[in-house]
Formats: sequence, structure tokens, C-alpha cells
Amino acid sequence: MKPKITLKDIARELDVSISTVSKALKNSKEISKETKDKIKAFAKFYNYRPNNIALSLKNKRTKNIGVVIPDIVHHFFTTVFRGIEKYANAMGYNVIVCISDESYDKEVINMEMLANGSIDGFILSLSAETQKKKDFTHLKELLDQGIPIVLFDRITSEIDCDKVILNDFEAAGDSVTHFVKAGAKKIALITTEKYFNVSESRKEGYLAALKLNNIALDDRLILTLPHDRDNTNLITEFFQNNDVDAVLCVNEIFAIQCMSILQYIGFKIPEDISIIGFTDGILSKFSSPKLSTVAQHGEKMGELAAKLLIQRMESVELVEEPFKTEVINATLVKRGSTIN
Amino acid sequence: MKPKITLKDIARELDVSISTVSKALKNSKEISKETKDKIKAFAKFYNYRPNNIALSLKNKRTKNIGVVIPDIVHHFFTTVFRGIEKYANAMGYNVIVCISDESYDKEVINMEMLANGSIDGFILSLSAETQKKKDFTHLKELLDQGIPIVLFDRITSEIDCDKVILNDFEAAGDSVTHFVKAGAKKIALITTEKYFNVSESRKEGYLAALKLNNIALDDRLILTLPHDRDNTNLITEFFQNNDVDAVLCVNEIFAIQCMSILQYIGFKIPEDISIIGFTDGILSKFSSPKLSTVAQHGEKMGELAAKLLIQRMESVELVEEPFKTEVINATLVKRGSTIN
DNA sequence: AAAAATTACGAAAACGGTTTCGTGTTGATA
DNA sequence: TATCAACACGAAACCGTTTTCGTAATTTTT
Repeated sequence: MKPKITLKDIARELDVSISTVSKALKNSKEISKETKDKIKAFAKFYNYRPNNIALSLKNKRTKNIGVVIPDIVHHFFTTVFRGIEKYANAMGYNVIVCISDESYDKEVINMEMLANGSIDGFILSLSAETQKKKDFTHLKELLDQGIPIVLFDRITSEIDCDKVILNDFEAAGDSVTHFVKAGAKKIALITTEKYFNVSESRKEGYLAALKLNNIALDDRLILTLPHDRDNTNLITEFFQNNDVDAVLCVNEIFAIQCMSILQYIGFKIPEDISIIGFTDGILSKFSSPKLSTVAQHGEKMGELAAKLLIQRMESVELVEEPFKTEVINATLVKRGSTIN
Repeated sequence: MKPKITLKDIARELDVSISTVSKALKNSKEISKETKDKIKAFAKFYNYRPNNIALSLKNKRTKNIGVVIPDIVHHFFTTVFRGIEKYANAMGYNVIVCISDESYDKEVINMEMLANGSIDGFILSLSAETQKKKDFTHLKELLDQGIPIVLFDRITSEIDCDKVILNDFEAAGDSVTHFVKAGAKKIALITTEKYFNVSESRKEGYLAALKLNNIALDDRLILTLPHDRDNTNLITEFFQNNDVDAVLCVNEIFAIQCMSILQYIGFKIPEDISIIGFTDGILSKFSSPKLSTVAQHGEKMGELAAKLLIQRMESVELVEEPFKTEVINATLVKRGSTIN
């Protein structure tokens, strides 16, 4: 076992001062070539690497980014995370992940933990509970302390910071229009209970597109499903009681469930009913027929979020740039569950 | 904007020494009650929190765990990660994630990056390239430096450290036996190219179980699929050319692909052919019929890995305990793709 | 009343780096 | 030969903590 070597160790062994060692390793021209060579050779031999913690303390920057997401076992967040990690890593940053598990308390505690020096900035997507509570004081305080934050996907207008979102409104509208062009008239929406800003935007996009296409809104064609429960019966009843020829689902799981149930009842997809789901995840690619989806480009979103954050962190308060909200354009991936 | 407050700030404002402040906040009895109260009140008011970096430098421990996994957009690794994060967080540790992306170089670079003080220990699953190369010097060096490592799932016998694995051999065998009990005779295996120790163990389990059940091995019933390519044609041909009544797949995706293709060709599942896949992910739960799978209990695996690591890190070299290899028992989840 | 013990605090070192500011020794210039 | 710049290096401060040790001042003991 050979423990890590420090500047002090090198200085002692070579009988020079610590400052000389430090300078020599940074190739300072204050130090003579011979001394530098000697020190470098020694350092190399013993595989010297500066201690990150000491550097962080000295420089007052850790080169760590804190990422707080509601859930990791979730395709969209996973892809966003990959984007963040990729970009951050390329820029020399490490990523510390905390999972809020949709809990307000965990979100707050984790962020406060990390804020005490462990990270230089945050990327986060609000937990469901935080969105319900609408209490963002923890974010405000961090921003007050000068810690930059980038919000993505699950954002709030109450906090002034950089943000990355999807054009949910337009994407939902485009899906509806796609249905209409294929001849659909009775277009259903299957969504989740409120307080998710993304679901709301999608619903509004759905409503707007109906109006745009001169289709009267039929409230009965909007099915709102509870979270974390078996929806099979609700969905089955919905399709038995309503005459529908196209369905837009705000997520992939609802879409797949619809498809299974519809096929079980005896509908043909896409001949009888077309389906589009949000989130272009693994389920969509392996269903039969393959599911047409709104691709959210999570990886791109993550990269962009990381880019915004790093820019903000590295622009050492020169001319406070105004906060940006970047919009990622979702794209409709047409597969077998729609008539194209 | 109110910047973070330090001990020094408090000391200056209250006209005492830094040491007094530090002691007061730790409730040392060296300090009089009045002084303590005064300091605590001040600290509370200004929301003082000790700087993690300074603590890390002082204590020579960061309370950070480095997690290196080949891929995050992968159900199994994601669940393992959740288990790690959960346990680590409960124990007051943070988790820094690096994705090796199946690359040897990334694995090495990331680990060396983190090893210079950023973390106290590693949890990792080897990248495909590392397994191919069989070069583990980076791990050996870290262990030499006294940094503990826990390997999970994709492990190697060449490194002496704590490990957590799945009983792949037995799980595969149990699946085969399950097929046999349901009356199957011609049992196929669909696997990946070598160098994944897990696939190898599963194959051996398959072979052993065949022997145990007195079924002669038919080489033609083992299909080895390449990584990262469209396997549709290979699978289709396989089933057209071979008479099979049960299939064991080493992962979920192969299983789902088989099921789609078989159904497309005209087979009924499970009446004509039964299927079992490894990895109890989201695909299995939403296919029709639902896929019977070998649940790997990733979360449990992650928790256990984190537990082993933290134990190792906190047992400050009192009586060097021997390294353990813990085995997680996979369980067969019987769903609609098998006759039960 | 002198000695001893306790109380309450501060100085300083340490963790591992970076960086500013001397300073003694050269060699070149006037 | 006196002056001065260049060279090569070291001392020390600093980042924010913790902790050991020293020490006045007060209280207790004898």
C-alpha cells in the first residue's frame, strides 16, 4: 500500500520548499530548468496528483455539479441525466446526483447538504410535492447565496433562473393536427392529475389544436388518471363508453396500456384507433405495433442544461447576463400506431 | 445576495476567537453558557453551516461515494443506482456518478479523477471494454492507495475486493427446470457474445440444468446475438429453422423481440412456446402477454453494495476483515409468457 | 493567605494546495 | 567599482475547519 504523495512529501525528499515544488510542477519560469526537471521526474515517479479537495478549498470552486431529479428509474430523466453527465464530464466537471423521490423534504435537505461547499451549481427538475406545495424558498435562498440553478422540464415561473423546457404545448398540438390530417374527428386525451406543469401545457396544446382544427371540445373525451394506481378498469370503461378514433397520451405508459386494452377489446391499431404517446422510451420501440411518440430529446435537454449552468458559473459575475429559457423542440416520431 | 457566513465572520462580529466559535457551536463545555448562547443565536440567525470542503480537508474523508457504471439508460443499472443512492443518502453520503459508456479509457480516467480526494470509495460495474481487455491495473492501484472498491454484477476474479453478484447460474438453471416441469423438451438459449461474465454464468446454468434434467444438449438451440445490431433477421431465421418449445433469453430485450417475432410468425405464447427473460424491467410488465422474468433485484444489490462499501470505509482499518462476495438470489417472476 | 484546581478563552498548528512578496546571489551596465 | 536587473528560490498568507495546548482569571482547597 502506497499512500498518496503530497507537495510536502516531495519538498522534504528533494530538500526544497513547498512553493518551489508547486511552481516547478506548474512549469513556472521562476524555477531553474534543473530543479524543475528533478521535481517533475520525482513527481512522475511517485505518480503525484494534486488533491482535489485542497484545490477546491483554495479556489472556492469544486468543479462539481449537483443534479436533483425526482426519479432515476424513469426513461426521460435518465436520458437527461446522460446528457448532463456527458457535457459536464467533457468540461471537466463531476456530477453528484440526488434523487428527491418526488418528496419536497428530500429535495430541500439534499440541496442544502450539497450547497455547503460541495457543488458550484444545481440542475434540477422539481419534485411533484414541491410543485403541489408551490414552496420554492429553498431555491430562492440558494440563488441568494449566489449558487446558480438551472431548472429543466418541471419548472416554475416563480423562480428567476435559467431554464430548459420542451415545447409541450406545440408538440401536443402537432399531434392532434396529425390525427386530424389522417381523418380523425373524435380525439381523446389521457392525462394525469394537475400540478405537473408539463401535463397542463400538453392539455392546453390539445385544446388549442382542437379549436384550430374546428373540432368542438367534448369533455368526456378527456380522461384524467390518478398517479400510482392500476388504471386498467378506468381505461377500459373509457373506451367502452366513448366513441374515439384517436388518442393522445401524456406519457408512454398510458399509451402502451391503452394499446393493450384496445387490442384486447378488439380494436385494430391504427386502423380503428390511432395512438400517440409522449416520451420516446424503450416501451414505444418494442411494442406491437410500435408506438408513435413525441420524442422529448432528453439527452439534448441535459446537455443544454449543463451548458447553461457551466456558462453561468464560469462567467464570474462579469455583466450579469439575463436569465434564459431555452426551448427544446419535440419531434413527432411516426411509427405503427398512427396512420401516416 | 447574502454570501455564506464562516466561523471567521462570526468571530469577528462577536469579538471572540475562531476557536471559541467552533467550540461553542459544538457545544463544548469549555465555553461558558452565555457565550455559547450568544454565538449559537448569531449563527442560527445568519444560517451558518460548516463548509463541507474544509471539513473534508481536515477530516481526510469526503463522505462521497464514486459510482462508475457502464450505462445509465439501462433498467438494471438504474435500479442498482437507486439502491446505492438510497442507502448512501441514509448514511449521510453523497454519490458522484460517472458513466463509463462501456469504454475502458473513460472508466480509468473517471476513476483517477475522483480518486484524488473527491471520494472515499468506489462502487463499480466493469465496462465491456475492460472485461474484454482484462486490464485491471487501475483498480489494483486504487486498492493499493487504500481506496476501497466494491464490484457488482460485472466483476472479475482478478481483483480482490468486496463484491455483489447475482446467482446467475442457479437462476438460469431454475428457469430451465421450470420449462421442463411444464413439459418442454426443446429449450433454446438466446445469449450475447462472450466476455460478459454474467452471460457466461447464465449459459453454464442453462447447460447444467439440461444435464440435470437429462436433456441432451443441442448446439443449434443456442443463439448468440451480436451487440448493438438489429437482430430481427437472426431471430426469425432461428425460429424458422429450429423446433423449439421454450426459450430462455439473457436479457429482457431479446425476450421481447423473440415474443414479437414469434407472434408475428404465428406462434401462440405460451401455448406453443414459453419465454423467460432476465431483467425484470418495464418492458416485461407491459408486454402482452406479460413476460415471465428472472428478477435481479437491482435495488437490493445496490443497497448491499453501498452497505459493504460504507462498512469497509468506516472500519478504520481495525482488524482487516477479509473481502466478502455477497450473492443476491434472483427470483423467477411467473407471468403470461410461461405455462405455470 | 498561599497553593491548587477549575473556568473560559485564545494562539497556533494542521489538512494540501496556490500565490504574493521578499531576498540573497549572479551577471551586466554605467 | 558602484548600481541595477535578472535569476532562483523561500517565507508566509490564505482557503475554512478542528483540536491541542497554553494561560490568565477566578474559585476552591488546605
